[in-house]
Amino acid sequence: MNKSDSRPHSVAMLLSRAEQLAGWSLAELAQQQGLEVPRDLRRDKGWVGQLLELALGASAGSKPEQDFPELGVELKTIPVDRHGRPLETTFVCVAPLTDTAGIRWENSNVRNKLSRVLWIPVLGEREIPPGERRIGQPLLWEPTAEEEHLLRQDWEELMELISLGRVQEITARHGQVLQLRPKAANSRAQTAAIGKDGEPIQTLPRGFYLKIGFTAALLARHFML
DNA sequence: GTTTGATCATGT
DNA sequence: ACATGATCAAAC
Repeated sequence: MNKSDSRPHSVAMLLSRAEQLAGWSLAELAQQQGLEVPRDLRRDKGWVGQLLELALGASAGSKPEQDFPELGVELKTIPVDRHGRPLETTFVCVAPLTDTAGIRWENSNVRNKLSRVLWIPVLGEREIPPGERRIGQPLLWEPTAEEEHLLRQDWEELMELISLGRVQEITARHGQVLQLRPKAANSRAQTAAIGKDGEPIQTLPRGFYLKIGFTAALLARHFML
C-alpha cells in the first residue's frame, strides 16, 4: 500500500481504509510505511498526522485546501485519552488578518475545511511512547446545523474584531467552540494585520482552533451510536 | 515569511 | 489538572 496505489477514489474507499487501520499501533503502521518512530514528539509534533496522511494517500505537505479535494474531505488525526476524549485542541487553518473585506462565513477557509472531516482518533497520552499508541475507529463527520451555527457565531465575532483592528485584544478565551491562538514558529514571528486606526501593523500570526469540548462532543456522539 | 502537520510546557 | 500561549519541522 504505497502512496501511488493507495489514493482512494471514493469516500467509501477512504473510510474503509481508515476503518482497517483501527487497532494498529503507530509502530506497526510506521514500519509498513517505512518510517522511523521518534522517541517522543517534542521535535516531531506533526509526525502522527503525516504518518496517517501517507497511509491513507492524502496529498502531503500541500498548500491548498482539503487533503482530498476530489472527495471534499479533510483528514484530521486527533490525540485522545483511553476513553476517547480529546487531549488537545484541533488546528483548523491560519486566520486572515488583512484584506478581510470580502470574506464571509460561506466562503471562509474554516467552513470549507470543516465541511467534511475524517477524524482519526489516536491514543496520545504522553506516558505512552509514540510507537505503542493505537489508532482508533475513524469518524466521517459533517457539522450538524447546530454545530455550524456555533462555529459561525464564533468565526464572525473573531473576524469582526480582526477587521476592526483589535486582533491584539483577542485571547484564546474568546469563542465558545472556535478560538484564535498563535500559529507561528515562535513568539517573535510577525505578519501583517490591521491596526486600531485601520493602519497596517505587524503582529503574531494566528490560527483558528477547535476547542476540546466541541470535538469531544462530536466524537462522543459517534461512540454512542 | 507562509501553510501544512500538530503537540509542548508553563501559568493559573 | 488543564487551557493558553509558545513552539517544532518540512516544503515552498
